[in-house]
Amino acid sequence: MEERIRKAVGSDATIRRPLPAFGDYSVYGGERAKEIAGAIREKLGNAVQKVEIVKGFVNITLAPEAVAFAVAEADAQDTEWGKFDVNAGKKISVEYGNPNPFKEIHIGHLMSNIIGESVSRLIEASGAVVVRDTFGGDVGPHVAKALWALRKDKVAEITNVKQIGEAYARGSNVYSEDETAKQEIDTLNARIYELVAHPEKAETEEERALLKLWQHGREISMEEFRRIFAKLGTRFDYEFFDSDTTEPGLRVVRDGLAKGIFEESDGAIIYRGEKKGLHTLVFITGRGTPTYETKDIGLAFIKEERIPSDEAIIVTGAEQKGHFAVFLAALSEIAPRVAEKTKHVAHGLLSLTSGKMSSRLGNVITATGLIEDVIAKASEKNPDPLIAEQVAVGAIKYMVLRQAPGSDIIFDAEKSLSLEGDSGPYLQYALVRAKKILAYGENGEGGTDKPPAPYAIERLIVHYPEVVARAAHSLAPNLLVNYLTELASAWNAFYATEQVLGSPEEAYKQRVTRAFAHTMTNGLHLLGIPTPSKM
RNA sequence: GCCCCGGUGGUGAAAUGGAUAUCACAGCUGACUUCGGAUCAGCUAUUCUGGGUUCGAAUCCUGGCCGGGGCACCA
Repeated sequence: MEERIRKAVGSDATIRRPLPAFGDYSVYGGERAKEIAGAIREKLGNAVQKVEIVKGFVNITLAPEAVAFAVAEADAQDTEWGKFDVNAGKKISVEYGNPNPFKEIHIGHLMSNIIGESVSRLIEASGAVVVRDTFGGDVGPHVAKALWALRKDKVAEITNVKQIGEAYARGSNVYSEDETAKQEIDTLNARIYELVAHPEKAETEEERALLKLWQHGREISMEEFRRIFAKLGTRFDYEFFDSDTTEPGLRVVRDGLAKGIFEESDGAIIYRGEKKGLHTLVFITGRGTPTYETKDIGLAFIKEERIPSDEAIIVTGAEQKGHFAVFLAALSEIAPRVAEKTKHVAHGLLSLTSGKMSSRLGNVITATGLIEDVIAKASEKNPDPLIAEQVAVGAIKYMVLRQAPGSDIIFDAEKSLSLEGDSGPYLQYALVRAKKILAYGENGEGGTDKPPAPYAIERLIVHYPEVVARAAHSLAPNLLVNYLTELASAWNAFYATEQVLGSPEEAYKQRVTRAFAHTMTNGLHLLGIPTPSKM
């Protein structure tokens, strides 16, 4: 519908959804208002009931038949409702989640996962094939810190992630406090890089034990991550690790050094971001180990080979903006086309009321801990554990997705546990009520009358495809969240004032109910929010 | 110091340069208890600040104040 109006007025016009009192669509025409109104009347014909000019605005009210037509489409198209095809034939990779083995997964990773998953689904709705991947740091200082502490404790067999998290916290503390320990950890770090890259070089019993501890630790971490991803509805097509990327990364950067892209400075290999208005970053340390920058270069090459794509999106926290700016600047000198198609989507920082999250300070709410807390809360009303989990996941995801991806979230544990009001469960509950009506089927005694005018909920359903298109285009799930909240509210108002079953307009209202149910189901799916069968 | 974000009711947010700034939470008032009450209806703002651009600014430009993040061997 919006498309038809756009064609009538010309592509540069901004078409808005005004306050309900002004109609279904509005275009600001200014001096040209009369002309625009004329074009709309002519091109849309009897699809419009009223075209009015108020203070330069052209307000359009759709004819009841046009509203009914869109509702019928929502009803008939079912799961296809709201899909479109601007990206048909494209392959787009989306990297997100990115928790690091040997560290506990915390709520920051939850944010990346929730936003990344929704962005992936929005892109899929635009017709593209999405390949999901996640990138974890399985080598590097954090690993050395954890393994150093585990070895001090003579741990031969890692049994759970908590053990790893605690070891990391301890290793991290001594690193900044104890000079001897710091040196031991640095040495261990370099050895881990070496052994992981060349396992055949593990000659002594001790080295083989270290390698085994590393492998086992990584696996334990990944198992935990996969469990959480599954709860959140994500399954990655590819899991990449730092250890995969160090070798190609180092090769490419050393090659770039020879070409003058990188420079040597104090024994390190650096990129002078200043030549592009950025800052200098170290790519290879004085000890010869690669930094995050070099690993990302390596990863870009690996992805290029394994997931050739038209576009590559990377979702991470906003604190990495600087890193990505420099990394992409360097990459654009090495592989311009790859840099060109790579897009960094930064999400806001998640902070506690007590300050920034840090896995080093130990004041972490782990992802698992948070999910369990919310499940416990949801269980009060939902004895069925599956449903309690669906409600909890919906509550958490809503909290993250309702905000623009770039903005920060101050995480108030107390408030996030509330399942009422402007929340995921509110949307889920509205859908449950609609489905309940539909479950009664066509057994009513009701009639086939039509109401005098379309219901408010119907006028809202008409806009769904436009909202999805805009959310997908701007990679902004929050636009969809806003819309669905409004939709649920309109549905609840409809539900409170209109009897469906047994009413004179039963058939009509049942179709509205199905159209709402399809719209809400599809919308929640795009957000990655589960749809419980009952609550 | 330099570079990025951000500042909207008591709180958390929304608003592709357009109308009367939209929601929710908390608070107060009321409804109904039906196809499931996790419901509905009603009541509450110098959009941090000074200047500018514009027919029109929460939005764009600029100065200031406040907060967060980043800035060479972490990720």
